[in-house]
Amino acid sequence: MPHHALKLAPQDCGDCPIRHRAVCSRCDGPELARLEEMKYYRSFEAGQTIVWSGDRMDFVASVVSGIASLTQTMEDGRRQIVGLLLPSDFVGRPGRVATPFDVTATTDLVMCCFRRKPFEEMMAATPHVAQRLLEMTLDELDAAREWMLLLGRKTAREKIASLLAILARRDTGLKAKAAKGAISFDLPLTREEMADYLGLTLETVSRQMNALKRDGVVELGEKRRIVVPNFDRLAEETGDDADGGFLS
Amino acid sequence: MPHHALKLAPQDCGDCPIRHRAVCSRCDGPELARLEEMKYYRSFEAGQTIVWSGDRMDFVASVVSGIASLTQTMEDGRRQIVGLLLPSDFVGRPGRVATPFDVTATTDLVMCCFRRKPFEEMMAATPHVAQRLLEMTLDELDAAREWMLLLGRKTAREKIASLLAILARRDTGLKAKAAKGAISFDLPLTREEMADYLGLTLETVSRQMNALKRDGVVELGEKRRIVVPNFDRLAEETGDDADGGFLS
DNA sequence: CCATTGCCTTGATCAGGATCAAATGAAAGG
DNA sequence: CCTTTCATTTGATCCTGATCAAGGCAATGG
Repeated sequence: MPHHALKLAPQDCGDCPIRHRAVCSRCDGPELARLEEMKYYRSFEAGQTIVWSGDRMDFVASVVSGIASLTQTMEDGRRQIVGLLLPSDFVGRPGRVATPFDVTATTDLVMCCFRRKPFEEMMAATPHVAQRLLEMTLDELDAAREWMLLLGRKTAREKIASLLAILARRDTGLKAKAAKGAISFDLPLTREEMADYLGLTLETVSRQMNALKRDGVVELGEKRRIVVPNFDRLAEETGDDADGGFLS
Repeated sequence: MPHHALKLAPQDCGDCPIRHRAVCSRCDGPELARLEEMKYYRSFEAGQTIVWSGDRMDFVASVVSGIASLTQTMEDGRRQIVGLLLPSDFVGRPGRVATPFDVTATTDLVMCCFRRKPFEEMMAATPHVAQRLLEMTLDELDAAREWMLLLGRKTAREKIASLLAILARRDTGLKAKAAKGAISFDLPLTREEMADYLGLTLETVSRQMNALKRDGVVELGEKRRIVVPNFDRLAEETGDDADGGFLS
């Protein structure tokens, strides 16, 4: 039970790190002011459960920092992570009080929570939140469908490579043509979590990680550090076609 | 190239079969009138491709009758169906002209198409379409995440049973406590399509279908007819917990 | 310092589903 | 009627990833 510093997060939307990407990104001054009034921060330690599947959830929220995961568990214990929530991602569903999935803090986590009632009223009154939420939800739906291809058709090696490529791409700002040099980042997931996300066992994850290492695709540093000497090489291992398909 | 009867579909929103569930379900009189002006019907034969992944799509649409599927294909031919679009489901994405997936008519299909430009203008001007679309998209996202559990963690038998249960539930209006008697419906998918949806091979699908038949869970009638003598029995085979989890 | 715990690796074996190959059945057309 | 085509079934074999079982390693705490 560690004693956190009590400063939980930025209190002012003005200097919020996710201000430009989150559900509030389209809001103007008065709307932001209204959100400020209904918001509060909560932080969670790695491993903590935020809500259980089926439970009542009286708030909706944005992830400010850290990673949360959406998990589904079968009676006999088989588990599947059905979504990773990264900073600026939205949690909860306006109009539904119960979540269909467990929501868990995968790393230490700070969320910006909005009381459900006023948030829903605001969505009904002004369009900007709903517009942005629609856009974000459509993006997540596309991502979920890409994950369905991974789960249904990719080999273990391709699954691992795909996950690493996604994390690498995100942890460096390389949206456009890859930075030439080596990329490195910290894995935010244990082998077991990777397995539950990829539909594998943790042993298979371990073996395939080491296979990629042996083949020079990645280097495994100390303490979950991953180095990708050549991103294109990693991308080839994902099974996806070349560029990754840019759309608009 | 069969010559269809030229009456393609209901021309009047008033007697449209999907009026109460589709993206237009919240619209009032004037809004409907506006939609009538921008809409047109198109029909497709089973097997036809509606749009290819990456292609420009100048309309968005609702499925009126029949089934369409969203498909992703890897370079070496591995395929995954990432969504089945049933009557009232929405196709296309406001704000994006390119689709990330192939859209194909799985059965003969009628769609109610809206020209993109006026549709987007209408979404910006009045809230009802966007509200309903958000709700539908959130539902689809939940469904996609449930499918991720199926793809990642269920056995072949559970996958087949889950698919049959979904089709059975939908093809009879048994929302609430199951009708006691036998349920029957026509499979709208070939073995290969089932395989591509479930992340299996068609041989495995065939074998597991016959295994379920041998075990008395389903009867396979003539011409893709499926009879489910006891729905609860089928539900037990899906691996999901009891009721299927009702939320609100 | 040693014991514990959590995470990861490695090895041996197994099995579920894939793959390869044929045969059967049913519908459509000449 | 026969041929063709497409969907499905069935069989034999293979292989990827699961399962079972230890063991290593680093951090933590007594």
